[in-house]
Amino acid sequence: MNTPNAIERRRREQAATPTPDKRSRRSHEQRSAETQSALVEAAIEMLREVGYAGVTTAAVARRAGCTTGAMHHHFGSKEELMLAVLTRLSLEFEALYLAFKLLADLPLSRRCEKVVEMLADYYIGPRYVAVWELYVGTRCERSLNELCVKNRKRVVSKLESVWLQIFADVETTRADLVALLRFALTFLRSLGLDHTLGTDPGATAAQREILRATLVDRISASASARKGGRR
Amino acid sequence: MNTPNAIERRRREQAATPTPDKRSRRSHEQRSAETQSALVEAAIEMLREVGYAGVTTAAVARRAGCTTGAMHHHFGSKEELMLAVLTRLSLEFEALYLAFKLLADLPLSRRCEKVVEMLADYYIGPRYVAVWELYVGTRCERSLNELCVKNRKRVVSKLESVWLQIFADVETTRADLVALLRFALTFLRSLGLDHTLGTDPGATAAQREILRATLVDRISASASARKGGRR
DNA sequence: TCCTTTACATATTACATAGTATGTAAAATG
DNA sequence: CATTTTACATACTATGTAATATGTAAAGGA
Repeated sequence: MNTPNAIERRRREQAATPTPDKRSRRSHEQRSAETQSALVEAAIEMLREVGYAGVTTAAVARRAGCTTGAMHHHFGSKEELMLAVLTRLSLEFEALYLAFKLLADLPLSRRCEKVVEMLADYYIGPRYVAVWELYVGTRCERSLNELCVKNRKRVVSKLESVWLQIFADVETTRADLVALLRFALTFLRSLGLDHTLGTDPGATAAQREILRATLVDRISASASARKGGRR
Repeated sequence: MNTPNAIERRRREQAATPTPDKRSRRSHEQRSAETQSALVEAAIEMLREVGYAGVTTAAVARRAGCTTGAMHHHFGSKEELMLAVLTRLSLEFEALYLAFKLLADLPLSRRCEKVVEMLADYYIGPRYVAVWELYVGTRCERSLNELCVKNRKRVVSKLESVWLQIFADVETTRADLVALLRFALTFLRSLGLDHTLGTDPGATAAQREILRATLVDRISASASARKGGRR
């Protein structure tokens, strides 16, 4: 009762775009790309709203404006769809790294502030919950989970490298620097989940501020350790 | 093939305890209490290992050494079992509050250290993941989730009261004090999940230490604000 | 000791969901 | 324009799971 309506709606939407020909008569390549993208996006939204276990192929297809037939045509299995989701989410996160590097020549505390702010914005945003669900919600699906965990390690490891680059001028052991990043990430994970899934997103700001202050303090302290001669 | 063996094993175990009569011939009350407890405990373990969605009534029953028949006899539905789990876990956590209050007359920084240490130990422990799964993994089960969320609010709110009591001598606004607790809890949630579910529990210690230092610093700073006159 | 109640086990049902099989219309190709 | 290939939709199957229905042995009175 709902499904065909959604599909029809999508058809009309597509037909109604500026260049009707571009939509109503698309190449195979375009059709595929658009449908696949819609499926991945729908899956991400559902991961956020109902968690991995709550994601059904039928619901994803409906939300994407197609059917399970299309879904299986493009992805073969739910697992493959989730791998596509993993890829998209990873790329989005790694896109931040470029922005981080651009901050490298700000004064230290400002730089630290900015990086933490951008990280926090990401974790607070709607995408992170989906990432979390991929890593944790797939615990039962052995093979899928293994890939997610492996990917997570890769992404975090890369981020640690970038972090060390950005703060290369801070005079501490690399271990200390990395520990600080890990501390921030651990905190932000939970903050993000709470912000997106919890009942009062208003509580977020104060906690963010404490994190900001803590990191700036510690980074600055490390930096001045040599100069000031204390520690 | 596995089920009857497990049930027989449990029978033998029960028969093999010091006082055979106490086990082989138990009162109805005892039988009920023991079976219910075993079911709740099994459910908690499964919540940790496979998450809420992965918990099946059959698997819980098998692990508890009984069958789904017994499970439905005692709890009526999966939801009711989960409510029993919620109750047990809440009581366990709230038991900590008593211990916290005993610390109230330690010197400030030592007191703060101790409280954070005990909180961290709890979150790092095997129970917290189950709590988390109850709050987050039940998102789809409207009614159950609502109860879990309401309960969480109650428990956290109580903890905030206790926290304010313990640190009543610190000269700051209550809001600042509570913000500090929330910061710690947000961090510890994620740390606990990572420790229990993640691949390297070894990374936990360093992060704990950063939290400890941060809290002690901030609490001490608040306390000396009046005396020292700075801020 | 008989009878009732309780605490289970076993068998069955109803339902949701991932995946398959098949048909069809739209694009690509010659 | 004819033929093939692609991108889907629809219908169906297989499987797992919560819940129910029913049977049985153990406990608790009378």
